[in-house]
Amino acid sequence: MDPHLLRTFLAVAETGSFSAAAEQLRYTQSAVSQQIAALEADLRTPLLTRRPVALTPAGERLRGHASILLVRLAAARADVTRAVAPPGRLIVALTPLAWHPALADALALLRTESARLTARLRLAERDQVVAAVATGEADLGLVDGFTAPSDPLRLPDTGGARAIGVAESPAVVAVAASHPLARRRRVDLSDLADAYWIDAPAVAAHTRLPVDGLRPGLRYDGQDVTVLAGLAAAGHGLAVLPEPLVTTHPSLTGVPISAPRLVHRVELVRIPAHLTGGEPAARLAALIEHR
Amino acid sequence: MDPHLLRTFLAVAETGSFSAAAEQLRYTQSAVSQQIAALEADLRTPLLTRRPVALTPAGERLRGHASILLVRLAAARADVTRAVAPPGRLIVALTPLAWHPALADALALLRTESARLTARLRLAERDQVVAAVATGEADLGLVDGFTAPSDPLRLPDTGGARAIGVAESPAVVAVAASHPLARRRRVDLSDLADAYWIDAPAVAAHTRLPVDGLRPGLRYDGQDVTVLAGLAAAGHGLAVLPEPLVTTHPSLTGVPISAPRLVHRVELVRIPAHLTGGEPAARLAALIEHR
DNA sequence: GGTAATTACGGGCTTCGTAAATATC
DNA sequence: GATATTTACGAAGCCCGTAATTACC
Repeated sequence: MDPHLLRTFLAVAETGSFSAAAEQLRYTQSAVSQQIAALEADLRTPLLTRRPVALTPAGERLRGHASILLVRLAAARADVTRAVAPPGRLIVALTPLAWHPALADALALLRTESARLTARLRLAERDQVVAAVATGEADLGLVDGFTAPSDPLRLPDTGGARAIGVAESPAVVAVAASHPLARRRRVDLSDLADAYWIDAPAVAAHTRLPVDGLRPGLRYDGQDVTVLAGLAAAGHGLAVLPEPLVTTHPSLTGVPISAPRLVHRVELVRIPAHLTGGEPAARLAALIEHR
Repeated sequence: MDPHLLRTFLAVAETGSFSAAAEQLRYTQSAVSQQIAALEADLRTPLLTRRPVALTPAGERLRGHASILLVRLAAARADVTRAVAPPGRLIVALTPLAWHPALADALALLRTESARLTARLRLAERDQVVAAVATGEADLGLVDGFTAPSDPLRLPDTGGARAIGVAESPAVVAVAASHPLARRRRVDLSDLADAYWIDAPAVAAHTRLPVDGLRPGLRYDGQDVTVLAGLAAAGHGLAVLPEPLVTTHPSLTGVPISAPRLVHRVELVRIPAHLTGGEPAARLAALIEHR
């Protein structure tokens, strides 16, 4: 169970191919084959089927553990070796829906304070945001999700990173203004199990809502919120979105959700203060928290 | 950051000596020295001071990460390789204060159901109980601690294991019947900061109470609850204990705690159902949960 | 000067790459 | 038969042990 082996195992699992994994990791096919064989021998369990390459149940379980382990390993390394970040650097990783104008304001304020600041925003999906902060790739993270009011998001625990809520807004079902549903005063999500939903895993995965069996109609693999809103407005399907976003979109109507009780919540992810990811990060975090 | 290196690093950190660590791990001094050197070179940070051997701040941080990582690694291995446990085996790990007569009853019932059952109880400290369950060394775990009413214990998250509360009882300050405090109707823990406390880390660490600065008077390193109760009864110091335990002890008086709000809570630790640690474990868990 | 960690060095094992073999679609 | 994984084999590197060296109490 060398981390090296886990890494190539994950690469194979992701690419679905030994050769692709080898290329990605700058190994030869042969090396990858040997590494997987070594891992399977060590665990005395087949992890992958060949032709087609797919995960066995044991492989599925290992995949889950391995990705967490590798992130934690990287986080540990970052925590130990973390140097004082260059004062002019500030990298913020965020999920698309975690964006908020207040972030722009805080950044603007920060830049007037210290002229030499090179800030950088990076869009990523949720787990990657948390991982980026834990490993020090990013100084701060902003993640969003839908939960019961004042319930924390269920984030992966990847080592040093801690999350605190910074904003909540009502969650609504976004629907085209012309859609029959638009005239409803409120809806119960479980009544909409038969409707078609827009599946946009990179923006707002309805598969992560605390409701089962919402059927995916259209799938959008991009990260742009505007596109998602546009798709909903064009009647391609329903999506659960934060209310402020829906109201700013002219041809979208937001239908309040009666059950389950749901809010859109944004959380700030950062490493504990004693490992300040640089002065700018601490300052920005303070600005966001006390907004 | 090979797990191998982390393991020997932990051994050195624990023993405070390269040679002792080498002996423990069946290596030579030399090998340990080289491994530590390799780790420090890899991380580009001194982790230990020599003569005396002690952790640097970076080493302290690594120690925290390393112990978690190794347990998670073991848990991952166990999760993947977990075979159907031998049907006659049932190992329960528990902290001393997690013991409850109901556990004996449940075990008795279980043994009448399946005569061939070899049950085994293992006392350990809290983190070790969780680790044992995660790695499959134990099928079930019972841990205890003091928290606010209906707050979960803050257990280390070591992979697959999940905890659910199974019992709560009032927490009281245990004091010798002759002690002046015994006549009080209730006390505020923060008023007792100047009193002497019995520090029994293996049984009920008052250092883990949500109160700061309780001074240790006597330290007891054993695991036996009776000894701790006896020490308190003999006037060697105060201890926070679950009320039922105190009331069964003739020469102890339990003084209710007015603040902070505190209960003694027992949680059952187990791996998710789909990885049943054997039929007996599932049955015992059900018995305990629905007691 | 004695205890304990480090450095030097050699042998054995691991691991990768090249190349040939083999299996599956 | 083409594509993709496995096996064979050799070279390079890694890691541990022995033994000599160095550093600190």
